[in-house]
Amino acid sequence: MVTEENKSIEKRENILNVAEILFAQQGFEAVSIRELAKVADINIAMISYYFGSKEKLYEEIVLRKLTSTEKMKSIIEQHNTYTDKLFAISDLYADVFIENRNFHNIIFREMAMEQRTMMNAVITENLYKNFTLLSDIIRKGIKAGEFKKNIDIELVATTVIAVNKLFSTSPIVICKILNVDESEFTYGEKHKKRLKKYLHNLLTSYLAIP
Amino acid sequence: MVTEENKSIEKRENILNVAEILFAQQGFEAVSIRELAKVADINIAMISYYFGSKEKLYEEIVLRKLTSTEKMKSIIEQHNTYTDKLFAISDLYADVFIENRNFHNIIFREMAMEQRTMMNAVITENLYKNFTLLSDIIRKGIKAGEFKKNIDIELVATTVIAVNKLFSTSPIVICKILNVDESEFTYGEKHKKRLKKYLHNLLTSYLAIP
DNA sequence: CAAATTTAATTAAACGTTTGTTTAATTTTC
DNA sequence: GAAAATTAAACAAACGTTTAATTAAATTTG
Repeated sequence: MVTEENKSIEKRENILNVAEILFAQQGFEAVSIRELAKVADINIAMISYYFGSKEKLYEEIVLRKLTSTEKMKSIIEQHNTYTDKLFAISDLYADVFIENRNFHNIIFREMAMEQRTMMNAVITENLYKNFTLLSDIIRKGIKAGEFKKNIDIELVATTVIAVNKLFSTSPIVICKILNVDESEFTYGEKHKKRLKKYLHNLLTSYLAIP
Repeated sequence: MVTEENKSIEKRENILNVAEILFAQQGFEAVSIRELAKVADINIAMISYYFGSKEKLYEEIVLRKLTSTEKMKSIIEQHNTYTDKLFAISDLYADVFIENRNFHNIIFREMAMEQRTMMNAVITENLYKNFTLLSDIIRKGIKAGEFKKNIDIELVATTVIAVNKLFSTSPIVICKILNVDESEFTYGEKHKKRLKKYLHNLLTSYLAIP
């Protein structure tokens, strides 16, 4: 059922979605209000009307999709061994990064900025929390005797994020590397499976006790 | 000896260096000619005078520092085993990324852009060539019986680049992760060594035959 | 229920700034 | 004194935002 109220919300939502794609493709400053309005098929004044300003629109895009630690925690609890917990989180990263790759393009671009902003702080904090969950699993896995002792916990966690990130947010170069046609490569299940499987193997060989 | 001719070249060089830092920190569009001129302590007209346009200045910044495959090739030849070759290239990535992290911030931001530009094509081609050298080493290492057989060559190569990249171009979040004070963390030898050593271990456990 | 009224949504036009670039005059260098 | 380097000022175009007028929707009233 589509009520009249929902229509307005849908229009707002549509602006957010279009803006997310454009910001991801070109960067925040490169996208003008006029271009955004054209693509979203709305009047330029509607952005100020709905969001207040271009800056606030950007903030809303970022804040609405930050992966909640709660979701990660519940996934962690669903598995017994630390290996399974680690695999599940690694898989989640692949899924979330690929599914929302436009969004994560924005996030990692923001992360690379060296000038600190309010938004930057929020993003850093969020990523750090997610990272902590990851490194905690590894730390506990060591204590439980499931993983080797002399491993670099922080950098393994970094690796999981780094590989998933590069894979999902640099499609052009990844296509060349995997020798896949770019038009065909829509990050389908096939390549996602390959990525997940590889990370499982990589983590196992580095962490698992032979 | 500083001749008068060198003075002019130095001024040009200075503009390139300042622009590289600003573009890396804020993105191309976010940096105005006026801000750049202020930081570089020159008149705004000098950018057009020296480079023609802001766009051409950007192109020159990108093109002047792309890691040449020749340099990589010579390093590869200096080592005997494929393990050593691989380690040397992995180390080179760490050195180059960290040393020119402003530059590589620009590069990876450009890579994440989905709209193809001339610059984008040049960058992709360059990164692909470097990647090929890396995957060739692994492929030959397998043939030579130095590495395991059932490994994902393309994704190992991707991992080396991804980890080095994230480590060097996201200082704020990496500092938090490594629990290092940000003011102290200038990517000194200590952290570079840790990164290199970790990647050696990671690659060894995934590739080497036990 | 329909008319009147209020509220919300949408528009075109204009706002003052800022953008990258150019011009024309001036200073410096050779 | 010719050539190169540097400057302040001006340029049109594009920027994000605001305004005031108009249409659409919702609510109140008789």
